Formats: sequence, structure tokens, C-alpha cells
Amino acid sequence: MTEAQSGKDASEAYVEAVLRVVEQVPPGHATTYSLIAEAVGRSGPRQVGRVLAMYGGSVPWWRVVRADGSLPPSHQPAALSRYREESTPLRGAITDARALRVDLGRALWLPPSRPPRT
DNA sequence: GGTGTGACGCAGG
DNA sequence: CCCTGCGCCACAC
Repeated sequence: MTEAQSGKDASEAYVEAVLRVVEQVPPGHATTYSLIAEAVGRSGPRQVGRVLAMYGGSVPWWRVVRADGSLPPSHQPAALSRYREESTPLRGAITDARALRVDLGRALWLPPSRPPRT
């Protein structure tokens, strides 16, 4: 098997798939980790977070939030700046970055259905 | 090959 | 509203 080590290649393809979806999220909107996981149709939301943690530097990671619209405290301040620039609908007190949450009721963006494995 | 950990999700108290 | 525990999948040790 010349490509028996496709395992590495597979993870690379997975990373690309996730980054591609995140890039498609329009300004002022947001999506969730689990939705992206469903869109790529592979693994779970945790792996999506891992990808963003390593390769998210090249994509609008701030448009990816948790199921409840919140974001990791470490990145909330950075994301808050983007939200204010993009006028992303927020919920709660913006003054308290710790309680920062995106109003998914209005900002939620559904990722394209995962491509049929033909 | 078991154990721990994580940019997650949900149910329960 | 808060925190806790458990399940989930992939990776590092």
C-alpha cells in the first residue's frame, strides 16, 4: 500500500474542510462547533476546536462559537472587537466580556450541507 | 495500549 | 443563574 499512511493525509483533508466552512461564514453572522462538525460529517465538535486552535489563525475563528453562543474566555476579548466591527448581534452585557454571548437567534449561519460522498 | 486532556454538548442539581 | 458530571473523538505521553 503505497498510501497506507493516508491517515496523515486524511487529517490534512479534515483540517481543510473545517477551515473552508469557517471562511464561508459571512460577517455579522456566526455558527457553532457542532454545526461545522455536522457539515464536514466527520468526528465531533471537539476536533473542530482543535483545528481552529492550531490552524484557526488564517480564518475568522471568532465567527465560530459554542452551542450557547459563548466563546472561550481567552479569546472573548479578541472576538469582541470583531463583533463590534461587524455589528454582530450580541446578547447580554457587552461590558462584561466574561458573559459575552452571540445572539444565535439572529446571527446563526447554517453551513452548507456536507457534500454527498457520492 | 491505557491515561490524561481539550477553542464541545447536554442533562441534572 | 451557577457549577458538576458524563459522553464524545483525536492526540500526546
